[in-house]
Amino acid sequence: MLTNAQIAATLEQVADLLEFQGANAFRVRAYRNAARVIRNLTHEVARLVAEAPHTLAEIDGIGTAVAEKCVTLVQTGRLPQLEALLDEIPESVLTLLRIPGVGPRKAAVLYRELGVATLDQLRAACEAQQVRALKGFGAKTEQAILDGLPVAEAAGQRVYWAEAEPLVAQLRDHLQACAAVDQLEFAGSYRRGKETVGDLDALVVSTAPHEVMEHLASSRLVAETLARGDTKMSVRLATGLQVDLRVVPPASFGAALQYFTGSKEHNVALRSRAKQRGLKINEYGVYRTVEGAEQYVAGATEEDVYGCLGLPVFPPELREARQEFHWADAGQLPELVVERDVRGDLHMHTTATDGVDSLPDMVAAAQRRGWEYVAITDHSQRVTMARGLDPHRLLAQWREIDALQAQAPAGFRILKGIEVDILEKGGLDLPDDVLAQADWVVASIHYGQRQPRAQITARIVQALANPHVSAIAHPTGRLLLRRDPYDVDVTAMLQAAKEYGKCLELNANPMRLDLDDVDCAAARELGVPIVICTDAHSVEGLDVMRYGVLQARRAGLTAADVANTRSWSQLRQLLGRAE
DNA sequence: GCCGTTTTCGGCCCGACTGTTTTCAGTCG
Repeated sequence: MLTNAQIAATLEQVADLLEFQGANAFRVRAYRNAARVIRNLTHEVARLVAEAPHTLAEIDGIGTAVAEKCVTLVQTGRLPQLEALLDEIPESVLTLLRIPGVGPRKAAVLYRELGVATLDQLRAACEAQQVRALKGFGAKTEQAILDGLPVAEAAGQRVYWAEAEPLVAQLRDHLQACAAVDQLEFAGSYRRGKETVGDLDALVVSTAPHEVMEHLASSRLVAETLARGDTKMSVRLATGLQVDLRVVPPASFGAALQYFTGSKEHNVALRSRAKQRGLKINEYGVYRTVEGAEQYVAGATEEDVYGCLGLPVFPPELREARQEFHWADAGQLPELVVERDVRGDLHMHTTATDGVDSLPDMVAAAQRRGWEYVAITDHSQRVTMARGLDPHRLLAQWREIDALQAQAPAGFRILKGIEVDILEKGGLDLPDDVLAQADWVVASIHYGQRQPRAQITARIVQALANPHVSAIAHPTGRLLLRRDPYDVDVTAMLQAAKEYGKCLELNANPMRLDLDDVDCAAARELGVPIVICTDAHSVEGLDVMRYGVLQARRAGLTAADVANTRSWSQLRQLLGRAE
């Protein structure tokens, strides 16, 4: 069964190839738009195809044509249109698009005129000086392509949000030391809190743009300047990350911040709305045309810009053209969860298994953070690499917890927990009579991750059915930028969690952030509580809670949607158990 | 290819920068 992500990727590929062919740009956009809509859906297209195929075209952004293609794709696993396109254009030409400055038009000329279909062939063509002879190309373009080849080869290089964070802090310090900088904000996907970041967008208010640009270029972090104009500059950091700087006047700061925060799709939707109301929005402000002349209406703050359209300032995390405009229209913009709402952490490790800090140290660190409770959840015996706990060692740890609890300040609770493995053949790694004595049980998969969908889904659903299990940890097993999720049927998992009254984890580790934002939104819709947990293996590991909260915000979660914003006794009640 | 409180046809967000151009196309965000 095809997942929404797979269907979306197929439509994206069709869009790429159509664009390469020089197809109508709006047709290409329609495919990309449909891909985005499907990727963000909180229910599965494959299920709709099976149960109510005629409702597909009712989804905003999906018309009869794409709906039909989805049906074909889901039912046959193939898309004839895509196969026809791939007959005409080798898939490898799409790698040419990764070169900065090479888009579909130039790539098409390279392929058509020189037969270039791979990066290696392109390098050879450039070195033979064949590229500069092409119409629309020249010596500079040829050199730019040669310079850009390493970028393309290392392509798609995004960094974890958590990696971008210290770079932003350093750049912020550096830029704020410049006297010409009046206001500064980092926009883009960083401000939206996306789990990975492809570049950084710095926005500055200044009356002396060139001074600001000189100052940025002087940073130790900057390796090279890629482009520089009067208001805009691009540099590449030594780490490889690109930084785009825009300098704007004060009256435009809000409009520019709104614009450069994006997402692109959110902006397209916003500008369409503006247009419907006779307004125009660009990065300088909101304008109304009066008797042929453009009049500035607003732009100094984001409040002003959104306010012109009767809209609230959307939290940046929601600006993905998903539900935010519908929520705003209905006056139901969720009040997103914040880190101080979180009252405890329910997944962490100690030196008993693969943690590096002791049980007392982890507990003390949690207390210092102001949390009211923690669950100690070391690995179970199956995870031999981590010296997982057998019943004997686990019970010994729980006695240690009892002793610690006796000395703990009033109101602080140390929960006896375990991260119990879901075994390859199904079933849990510890007997029920042991699990029954735990306060909190997270079940997770570490082995048999490559099993087929039905098998791995059945394992998880079975774990959720176990009365002693409280939550599933890192429910899809993905590692950002490194490993795809395993082939679990997320909808079935959510429904099982709903049926058995269990929680699903949003693992806050910045390399996991699992469940992802779309699946967390689906959990919210279904009323399945999310627990945001650090999965800390050290005292410092507890710091990642904020990344999990950021991801929850992207999903539109409120404090009420997150179970560990409750007190422990309230959380127990939520799970239907008496204290 | 999608969509409809001007529309079932004719629109579809908008501007900066670069390089190759004699006035603009392509790319990018």
